Amino acid sequence: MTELTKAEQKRLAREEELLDLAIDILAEQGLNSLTLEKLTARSPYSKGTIYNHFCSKEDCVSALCCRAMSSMLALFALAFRFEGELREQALALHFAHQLYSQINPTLFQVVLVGKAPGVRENTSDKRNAMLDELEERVNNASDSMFRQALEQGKISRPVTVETLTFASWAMSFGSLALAHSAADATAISRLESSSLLLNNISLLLDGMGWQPLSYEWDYNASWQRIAQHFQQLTGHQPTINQPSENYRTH
Amino acid sequence: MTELTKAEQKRLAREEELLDLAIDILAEQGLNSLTLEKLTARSPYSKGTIYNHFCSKEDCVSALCCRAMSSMLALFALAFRFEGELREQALALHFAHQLYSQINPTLFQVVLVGKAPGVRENTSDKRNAMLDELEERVNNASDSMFRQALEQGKISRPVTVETLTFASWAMSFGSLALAHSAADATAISRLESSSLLLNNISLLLDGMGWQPLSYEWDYNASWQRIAQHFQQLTGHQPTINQPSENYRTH
DNA sequence: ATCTAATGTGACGATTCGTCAAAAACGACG
DNA sequence: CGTCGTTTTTGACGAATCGTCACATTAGAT
Repeated sequence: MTELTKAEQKRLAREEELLDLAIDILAEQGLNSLTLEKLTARSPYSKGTIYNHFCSKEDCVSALCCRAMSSMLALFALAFRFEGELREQALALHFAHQLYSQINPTLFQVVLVGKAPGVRENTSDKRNAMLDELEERVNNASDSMFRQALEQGKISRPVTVETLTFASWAMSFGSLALAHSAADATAISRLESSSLLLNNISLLLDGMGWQPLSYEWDYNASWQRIAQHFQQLTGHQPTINQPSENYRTH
Repeated sequence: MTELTKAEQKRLAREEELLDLAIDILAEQGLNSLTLEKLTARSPYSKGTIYNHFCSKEDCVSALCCRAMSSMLALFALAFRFEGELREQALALHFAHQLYSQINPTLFQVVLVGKAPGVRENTSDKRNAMLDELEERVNNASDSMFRQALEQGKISRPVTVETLTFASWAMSFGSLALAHSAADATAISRLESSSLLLNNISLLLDGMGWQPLSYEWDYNASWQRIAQHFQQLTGHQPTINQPSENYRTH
């Protein structure tokens, strides 16, 4: 009884240990160079043991993805504690998304890559199930917010929560993904990055008719207050551009 | 003079030939298994020659990305020929995006992956420049549409074309990316896919205040007409899921 | 026919992958 | 404490892919 649990605990602890090492490699050498070979070398264990935890490199990436999504969910929980209009809370949710992409760009990359084709296919079923569950919890957070807004008659257009959640995450994901890929590319900063997401989400929520509309309320001020809210709770500088870190290829 | 051009032509022709082969591999074995080794084996040339064209696997993927974007631009040009309200033309642009993702899911994947981190870094400067230029042409198409709309006073909110273009592509990219990744995942089709993009874009354009708003106009009917428009011009079934197919450009 | 410059060739060493038979560690029981 | 059976760990291994480089071949000019 306790033995099985103990064995499991040990296993779990080592998995965390390995993921920490993997994150180190990620931060130092970039996602390309993350290799189970290198992870083996850096860990006190040997190849076989590593492969007991991760059936492939992609499985390892998915595990990192799980961790990233868990961290994001923790931030989302903080968003719910922001006091104000419901629509401001929804903004806080997306602020949390952006905040995570800023304070932890490396792991955020992993989440993006996790959505790309070719990762899921090489990931173990168990881990995929875990990912699905985390994704569902993200959806639930979003759903519950839209549901409240609908119940309170804040949303004037006739739509379902599923529609709203999908639109909202598509916008958030797309904005952050393009912003990050653009960050490297040349042709960019046609726009200022700190409030990109706020602008896009505001347009979308206006389109849903979520009161108060953006021209009836100063959501830039809200965004500032949300930033302070998170800063108090996490101690992280909010909208400032983080210096992009080490990012090697070779 | 002509010789250099001839040499260049020959080189270009072979590059197209190689890309065709790469697409075959892609279609048969998926993006993961695309390998310069395999491309070499399938081509009449040898490793060194292949590496004369593509400095790495990622460079090859970027080349495919270029081809995909060119094909998309060709579809975008058709969108401009749709007659109707300006906002319908904008819809047509996004319809083209979705259409491409349906008739050529494999190459569309490549575009998604091309946005993911870790590809650009291993791509030759020349090719990256090419990608940037194509991206700019996409932006220009979008910009010109929004600019017209602003000039004609169709958009009631005070915004810049850059803002609108970014929001619009973020939404389109996010919607299609999530829809495609969701297609594999379990938890999905919470929503019907054929009009996902229409719904999301409609919410967004409403938020911009682009007249006529979605509740003043039957954009589902527009979507249908756009589908017919493209069907006439390309012979492709629109919203139906196409079984991946070969789709050459050369 | 010959020379030169450009291009193509494929062998090579280095990495990474994932597997598997043997070794070690663990744990239950006498 | 010792023995035995089960589980975990090990690291050597072969296959696949990477990107390079010295050499061979070709093509065009004289």
